Amino acid sequence: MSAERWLTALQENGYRLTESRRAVVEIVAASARALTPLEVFDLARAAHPDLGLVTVYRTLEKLEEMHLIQRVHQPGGCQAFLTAGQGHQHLLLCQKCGRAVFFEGDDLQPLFDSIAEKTGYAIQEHWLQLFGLCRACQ
Amino acid sequence: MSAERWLTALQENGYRLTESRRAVVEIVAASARALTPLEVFDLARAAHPDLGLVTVYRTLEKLEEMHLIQRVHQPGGCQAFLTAGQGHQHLLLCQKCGRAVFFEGDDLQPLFDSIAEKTGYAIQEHWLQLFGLCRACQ
DNA sequence: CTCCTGATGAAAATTGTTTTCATTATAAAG
DNA sequence: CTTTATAATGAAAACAATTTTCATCAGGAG
Repeated sequence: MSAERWLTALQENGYRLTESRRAVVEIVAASARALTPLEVFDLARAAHPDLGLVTVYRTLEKLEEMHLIQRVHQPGGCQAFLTAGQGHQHLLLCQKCGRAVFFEGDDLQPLFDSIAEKTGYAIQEHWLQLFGLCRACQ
Repeated sequence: MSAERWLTALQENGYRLTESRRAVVEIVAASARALTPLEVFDLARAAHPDLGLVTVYRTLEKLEEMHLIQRVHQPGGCQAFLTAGQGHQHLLLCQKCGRAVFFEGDDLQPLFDSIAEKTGYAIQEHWLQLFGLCRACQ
């Protein structure tokens, strides 16, 4: 459970530890799939009913700044957030339940070198994301 | 110039060929970088001043349905559209000017197989996108 | 406990996109 | 070259998602 670690990190960055933030952090940290701000809002209100949607946005913004969560791009939309991977990792998402798994794949450099040569671009960054069905959903 | 080809394709799909559509199609087909609906609107109005933004949205929607253009995901947002690649291709974008280039990279199967084995997911699809600086922007 | 100030939630404002609808213009038929 | 049916248009309204404003509240340093 990374919720406590995130809350500590927020405090260490000079932010206050409030009930609202705790409710948001606990939902996002515990989720195995990416959640939209509205989903976080709905889920977190179970623990803290007078949470405002604005606070969800503000908390997600801070967590993203601190690289504790990251935005996930999907065919259906790009507003959802997920616990961030450690260092440079790639994402694998279940198309049915959304369950996310990170993986490493650093044998890609030769491909990038060849693309750089062919195109003349100086390659700086890459995004690799896989979609499939998790074991439970197959 | 793919504009004429797209217009023909629209007609063949039973759509009418109008001044508004022509203006939109000519801008998008001629662009080397992804454009947002608003950018298309501004650029296309040079040729057809009483173009409506709604028509831009509607035309982009049809072009996307016909796989002539595709949505491009970028750190700054995911609303921009670009001439679609042929078959399964990957994108390389210039971080400065946005110029886009497609490339193939089908040596990825072994990586996917190994990920599938490690994670238990049945992999169905992948997105690979590179960012860098084009020759002119370096 | 007190006080300062960051954080909050409600409401308003803003932005991006979609829907509605009366009018216009394309393209097929005569 | 008309006539005509209807797809397409643009303006305005509706809608949805996100951000800003602001008066009030609560965390935590002292």
